[in-house]
Amino acid sequence: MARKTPSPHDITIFDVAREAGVSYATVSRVINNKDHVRPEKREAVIHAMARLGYVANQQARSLAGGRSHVIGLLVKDMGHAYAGEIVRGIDEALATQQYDLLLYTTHRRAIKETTYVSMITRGMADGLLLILAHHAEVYLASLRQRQFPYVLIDYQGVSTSDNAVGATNWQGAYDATQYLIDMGHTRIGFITGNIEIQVSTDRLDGYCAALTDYGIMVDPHLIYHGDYMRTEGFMGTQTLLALAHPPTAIFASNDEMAFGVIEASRECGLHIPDDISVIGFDDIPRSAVVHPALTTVRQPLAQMGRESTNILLKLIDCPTLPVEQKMLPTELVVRHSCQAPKSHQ
Amino acid sequence: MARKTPSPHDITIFDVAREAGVSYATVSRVINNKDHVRPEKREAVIHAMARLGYVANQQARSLAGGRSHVIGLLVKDMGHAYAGEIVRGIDEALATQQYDLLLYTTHRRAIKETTYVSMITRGMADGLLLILAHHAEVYLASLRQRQFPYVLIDYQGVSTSDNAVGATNWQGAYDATQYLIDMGHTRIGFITGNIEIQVSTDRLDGYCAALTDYGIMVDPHLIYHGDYMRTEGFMGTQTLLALAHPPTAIFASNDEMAFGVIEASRECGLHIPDDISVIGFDDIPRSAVVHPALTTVRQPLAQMGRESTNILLKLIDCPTLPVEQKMLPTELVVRHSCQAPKSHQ
DNA sequence: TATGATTTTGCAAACGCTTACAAAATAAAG
DNA sequence: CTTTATTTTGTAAGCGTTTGCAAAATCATA
Repeated sequence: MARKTPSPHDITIFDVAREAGVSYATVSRVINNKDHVRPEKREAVIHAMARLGYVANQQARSLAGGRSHVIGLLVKDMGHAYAGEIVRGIDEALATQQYDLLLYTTHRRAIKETTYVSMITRGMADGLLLILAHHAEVYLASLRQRQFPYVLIDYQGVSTSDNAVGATNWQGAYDATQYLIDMGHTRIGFITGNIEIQVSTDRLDGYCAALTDYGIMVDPHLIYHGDYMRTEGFMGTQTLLALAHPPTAIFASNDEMAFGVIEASRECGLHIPDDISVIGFDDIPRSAVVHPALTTVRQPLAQMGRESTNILLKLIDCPTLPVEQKMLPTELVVRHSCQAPKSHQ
Repeated sequence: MARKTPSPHDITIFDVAREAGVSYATVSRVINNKDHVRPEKREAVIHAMARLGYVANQQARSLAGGRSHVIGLLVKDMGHAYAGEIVRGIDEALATQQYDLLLYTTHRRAIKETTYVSMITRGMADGLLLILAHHAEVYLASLRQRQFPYVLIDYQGVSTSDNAVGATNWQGAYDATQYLIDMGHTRIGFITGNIEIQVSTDRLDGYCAALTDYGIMVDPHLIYHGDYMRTEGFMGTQTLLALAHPPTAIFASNDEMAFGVIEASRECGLHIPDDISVIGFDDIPRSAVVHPALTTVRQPLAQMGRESTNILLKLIDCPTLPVEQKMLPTELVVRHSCQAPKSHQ
């Protein structure tokens, strides 16, 4: 086990202290912006640090009870643009602070989440961000009990005591559905996401609510249960189009499935949007460039990352802050995949 | 500065030692898989750890001279799919090992890279992955001198002493150009990337080589200097199409610029691929779904992430391993954006 | 100027681990 | 059954910080 090569660059607070002519404790106080340091000494220390190019050893700091200046991010995987967008926002928010990001992807490793949480709460990170945490109750309980700062992203936790940010999924779905209804559609197919996830049911509910508000019966045959994967969008569309009385529009719970919808429609010889309207959810970058460009509900993913990070940072500074649950507004992005049904033209 | 809440879960090697009836040094030896531990004691320790739910404190480990079990990733930003894809591969490779990923995005913070490197080499991470490091010579020298394990991704460093993985950019560009020539194109426009970056010149060279091999003069007018941004693809195309003798095909150094090429061509009233052929580089996910689907040179980004990680992990175990420079093969992905020039039909 | 109150400083003890080094236990050899 | 070589174990000394506590210095007050 090769010991770290010592190097002239490995200067500690002791070196700084000697250089500045003070005790190492004083250096520590300066580093941590504590009171009770005479201004001129503070100055001297700051200069000494600069002169020597001192860089604090985070490991030692956090071991000694200070901050690690790292925040952890727990995410299922980095496979989709979804997480990437959120990370971008997180990174932006972190940019201004002296914080680094430790990425944990949960899909890997069969170790119990408890182990994760243990590692994280034991000094690896000062706070935790969880994206779309699934079956998180186990460790959330532990986090709560330890008063460890964390923020949930896109997950309306079981408890109202969780800090969380998400998007107005219900409203977004409502708006999209309303948009189609306003165009004249009455038979609107809906492809759900994985219904174990709260956001999925929110979207479904928004869809149903809009129909009901406009006096349109919710027809269970028009609802297909998908899982956010493209294939399910494809299969769902085939199922819906095979109906005796097929829909004139299909609303997919995310863009990825909407692409599947487009594919399947084409295979059936249907032209979009002339023969059938398609609408998605998320507004991932690709949606703007497919042909036809996809009308969709934009989730402010990067902003969600930013907001959650800001909440977390505040929380780290003051863990007893009141719980904050922020729902960011979605926005209907109208492109070229929808138009009035033929019966209406 | 709130001290971390002590918790019954904070068990140390001392607790394990007591439980197992051995000394704490023995526990440490078991944890680190060292020799000189009697099998039955090893067993006892392992059981004690399991019983108590012991989780090592990484900070303390690395402070004491051991491993941090973290690898650092230095990347300009997470804005584009490019980095995301690579991260996916890294994550996959890390999945099997007990390693975590610490993400540093360099675009933020105006601190000198040296500070970064200091932090990283001083225990934050056991190794470093650098994606497309720009002007990295400063800190690479320091890393080398400290014998700190690192691997460059997509950067053929100044030195042959750098471990690196990349793609066969030259060959990829050669293949794409050859493909166009074989179709009958002789006037092929080329839009370069940021030529400060090695991969950009490699691609340019591959393009030139193919032309030369087929007895086609390299016409400087057909080469436009871009920067990998969509806008430059657009502008470059306008410039190229305004030529007295415009190209019948345009090869953009990445897909993003190829999208710009498509846009500009359309604005000029040209139809793709009938009037002009377009080819890109990268094969980002979106390329498969634009209309027309983009013919492009695929870079195995995720694989590059995987390979670099594997090299790094080997290096961490044995820093004196011989330098490894791995170029992964690119692959021409033929879709629908190219066809023979009209003169050839 | 002396006294007490207050601010500033420094020492020392953690934090949880790794690892020389020495001591103890065991095995091998005579 | 010694004696020596070898393996196993434990003790102690860090690693670079933070921070409680007491000592020292400064300030305010009488």
